[in-house]
This record gives sequence, structure tokens and C-alpha cells, in this order.
Amino acid sequence: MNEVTCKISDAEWQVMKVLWAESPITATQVIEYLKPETHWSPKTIHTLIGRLVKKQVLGVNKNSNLFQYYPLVSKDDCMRDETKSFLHKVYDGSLHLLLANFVKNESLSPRDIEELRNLLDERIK
Amino acid sequence: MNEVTCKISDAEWQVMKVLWAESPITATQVIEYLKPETHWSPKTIHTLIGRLVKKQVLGVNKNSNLFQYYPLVSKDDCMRDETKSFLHKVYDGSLHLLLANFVKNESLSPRDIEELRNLLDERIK
DNA sequence: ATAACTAGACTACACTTGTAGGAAGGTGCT
DNA sequence: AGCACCTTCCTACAAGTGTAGTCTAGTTAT
Repeated sequence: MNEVTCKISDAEWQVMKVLWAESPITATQVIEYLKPETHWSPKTIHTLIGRLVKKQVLGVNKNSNLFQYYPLVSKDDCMRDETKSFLHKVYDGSLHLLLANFVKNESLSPRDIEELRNLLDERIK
Repeated sequence: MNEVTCKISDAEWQVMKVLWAESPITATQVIEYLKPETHWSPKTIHTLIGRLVKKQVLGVNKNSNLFQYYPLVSKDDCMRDETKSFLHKVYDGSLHLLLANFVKNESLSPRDIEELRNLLDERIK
């Protein structure tokens, strides 16, 4: 539930997703994971990791010449913050507006809708 | 339904919201509208408007020494694009995930939920 | 051991963004 | 007609971002 104070940029998010999925891991492993989905040079990924460490979003284990990185903030917290600022920017803070738009624009498959209804039903209980 | 190619920054969004609500209007009017909600200098707003014109997001009427600005892209299109890239960045493109998160985190009031259900019901018809 | 390689640290560089100042020309009041 | 002011244009500048290269010290293969 903590507020995450610092902004994580688009490229940094991709790095964080890897670390949230598995950690602690080395930079080399991060690079391996990202290689298929990005065209980034390993150097670029090192830079991104470095920035995330400086922002105190990632921590480092420096045991035995082998640097291992791990998240210092939870994915949930970041998602919440990011969603909040996005909603504020585009939808004036109204999740309702966003949903209305999505539902209206048929961006949802019937299965999506069905599942959503189930989710909502659960919440009502 | 057009793709909006260029990015609109946070500050620019605030300007665009004014123009989407009413247009064409002059820079002075935009400044008036934004004065209560921002602490921006008129200069800043002029800069933002200028950038939006350069990005071809705003158009200008230069009739009679009175410059009037108006949007060249629809709010809906921009919202859709912004939402898409946000969803991709944070939720791997899954609106479902976002909603699940919101519903789970009790960020929705019972009334929100009720309304959402109604929206969904409409779509099912 | 020595040459080659590698991981991390530091540096680079252009572009965007937030935030605004100064110059230049038109408009209105006196 | 002159002064003041507004409007637009151009310029500025630091921080953040995407993207990557160089330097240095440790690791590995021969």
C-alpha cells in the first residue's frame, strides 16, 4: 500500500516486469529474458538497471563478484500508482469513464464481459 | 478511429482537455480556463499550445489578427491510444487484469459496481 | 601467465518535457 | 503620435529518457 514516489519510465517498466517475475537475478539474466521481446543492446539494459538502482527501485546483492538485482517496490504498488496517474491524466480520475469507454467501444469480447460480471458478482457478496 | 501518431504529454493533455471542451478559442481563453487548476504562467501555456500546433494536434484560425485554436484529433482517439499504450506498459495489454486489480483493491464503491454491471448488461443485449 | 573476454561504472548525446523569459509587431487609449 | 500592453515567435535550460559507447578490473581459456 505504500506510495511509490518515483516515476518508472516505459523502458524501465519492461525491465521491472522481468525482475518482478523472477528475482534476484543477474543483469545477464535480465538481458536474456528481454532479448526476444526487445532489440536492445545489453548496454542499454545495463543503463536501465543502473537507473533503477539509483532510483531505489531495485536493490543489489554484491556477494562474490556476482551482482544480483531484486525489486524494492512491489509490482502492485507500482501498478496502482501508474493507474492512478493515468486515470487522472486521461479520464479525470474516473475509472468509471474509462470502463464506459471500453464497453462502448466493443474492445471487450463477450468472454471478457462474462468474466467481468463474475468479478463484480464476487465483490457484491 | 484514426491512430493518433504523436504523444501528448501530461501538461499538454490539460491544455487539450480545454480545447476539446470548447473550440475554437484563443490562447487567452485557454489561459483563463486553466488558471484556477494550474499555477502555470501564461507563457507556459503559450509554449504548450505552440508545441501542440507543431505536433499537428491543434489547428489555428488566423483570421483578423485573432488566433483561434481548435483540435485536429478527437478526444476519443487520443483516449483510446493513451489507454492502449498504458495497458500495454503496465498490464501487458490486458484490460481484464486492470479491472481485476481494481475490483480486488476495493477501489470501487458499491455504486460504481452497480453501474458497471448495468453497462455490461447493456452490452450483452 | 598472458591474451581475450565480460560485467559493471562512467560518459555521451539527441529528444522530450516542464517551466518560463525576451523580442517584435499590432491595437487601443490619451 | 506615442506609450502601454497583448499576442505570437523564438530562445532557454535543467531534468528525464531512449539508446548506446568507452574504460577498468576481474574471469577464462590456452
